[in-house]
Amino acid sequence: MADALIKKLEHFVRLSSLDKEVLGRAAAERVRKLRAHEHIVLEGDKPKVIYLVLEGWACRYKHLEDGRRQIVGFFLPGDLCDLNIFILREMDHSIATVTRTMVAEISRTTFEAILDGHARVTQALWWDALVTMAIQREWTVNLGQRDALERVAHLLCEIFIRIRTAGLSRGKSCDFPITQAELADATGMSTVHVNRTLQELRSLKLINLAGRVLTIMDLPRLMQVGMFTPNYLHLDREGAYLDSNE
Amino acid sequence: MADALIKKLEHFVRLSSLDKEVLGRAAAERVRKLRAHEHIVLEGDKPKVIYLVLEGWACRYKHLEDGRRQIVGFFLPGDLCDLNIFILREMDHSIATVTRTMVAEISRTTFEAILDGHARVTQALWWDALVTMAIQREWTVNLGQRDALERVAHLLCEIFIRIRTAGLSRGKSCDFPITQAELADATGMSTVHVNRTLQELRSLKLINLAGRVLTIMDLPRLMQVGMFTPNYLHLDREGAYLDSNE
DNA sequence: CGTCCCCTTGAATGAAGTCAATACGCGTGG
DNA sequence: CCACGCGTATTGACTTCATTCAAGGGGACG
Repeated sequence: MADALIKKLEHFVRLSSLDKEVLGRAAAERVRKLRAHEHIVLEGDKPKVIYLVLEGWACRYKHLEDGRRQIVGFFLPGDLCDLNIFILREMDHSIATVTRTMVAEISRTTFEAILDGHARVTQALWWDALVTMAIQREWTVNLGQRDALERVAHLLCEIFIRIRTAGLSRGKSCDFPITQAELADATGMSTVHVNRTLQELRSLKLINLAGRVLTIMDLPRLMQVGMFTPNYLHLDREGAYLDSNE
Repeated sequence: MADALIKKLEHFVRLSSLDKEVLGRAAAERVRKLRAHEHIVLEGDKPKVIYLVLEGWACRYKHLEDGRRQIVGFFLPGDLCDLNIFILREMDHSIATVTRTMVAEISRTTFEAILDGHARVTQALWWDALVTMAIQREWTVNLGQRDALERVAHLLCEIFIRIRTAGLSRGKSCDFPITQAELADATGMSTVHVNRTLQELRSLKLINLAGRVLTIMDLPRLMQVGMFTPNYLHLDREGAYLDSNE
């Protein structure tokens, strides 16, 4: 159930089978199946549980009064929404599915039991939270400094690597189930310009994107174009000193 | 010492005098005075301590290879850098002072002692961390969706309110010690356009900005122009149920 | 009194947005 | 089986917002 999450966390620290079991149980506690483009939480809601995406894609977004929308992050399989979110009275953003999705709802008590009893898992969740923050900062840089081509290239690199980290890529390819309009909302560009930018990336022989599948023909060069440095994803098993030795 | 931090946290929960003493001691443990435009941590450094800004302004930023720079956040008095940052092997961004600054360095052991022994303070620090994330998301929205006028207006609102929350505003005014070039790095705009945008805000009689002092002549209207909604700062004493009753 | 930094201004250029029309692909229902 | 419809992708022409380049002004400080 929590395979993607476990696979991701093991890029930080090697977990024991008990650790994995604990995560697996938490992820199985209450599972919901959702259709595409269904909202999970709306701005203003009282946050009550922690969501873990098991399958499919979701996103965080904020609306401005006049209808403009910014997607501020994607949830890929294995991604958690903010830990301890229930401290806050109300959500300051919304979360919705992008595709058909399976999410686990983890209750506050379950979550706190993990924090209490499983130090290694707690550390791994902290690591994940810090990486999530780093991703958010990187998005800020992406929107603030990079032009259209760089911006899209960077986002594609990030998504591909995150998916690969969760063990869900196939060679140079991975699922890429979002529309150009959604890509536009995530990059702060117009759909027209997203379209033209994708065409440019295709004509540079860097990517292939059709039928909900992304293939990155030349990852090193795409990373160069997007000035993508993966350091902010902190994937080098930085917590190895905490490894389970079972 | 930690007045600004305490004042800020009390917008979430009322602290006991022991809570405050604990924070005050942590903030006095090791204090460094820094000049303006001095770096505190560089990308690639191993994070070892938690920084708390006591006086002055600092910022987080990232450089691209070609020299472009994005400021991804400001540290105002009372602001902490990421909790638990020492889990990570190396920093993925840099931190530098903007003005002359006093920072407290809080050691890992001190920090962990607080988390262990002082549940209410821990909750308040969590709240602060969640707000920091929300701010980062809001910056993403700001850069992605708002045009120049809206963007600058929004940033000014946010900074003013954060400063006021730390108890450091004076009526409609507050210190505003950053240059237009720094504002440009924070908003992803050119300095020239920042300049013109500020002039427009002045001519609309919304602000007054001169000699390192910002005066907001009409906050409601400035908020409207920037489509600023303060909900993401979560200032409504959301943790009141945890209040100390001493 | 000169220098440096910051702010300001104007004119030319450019990147991305808008508008509007068209094409494609796919599922549904006749 | 084909026609229709809808969401998504593509294209071209025009506009706009913001950048770039370049020059000038003003104040603080040695």
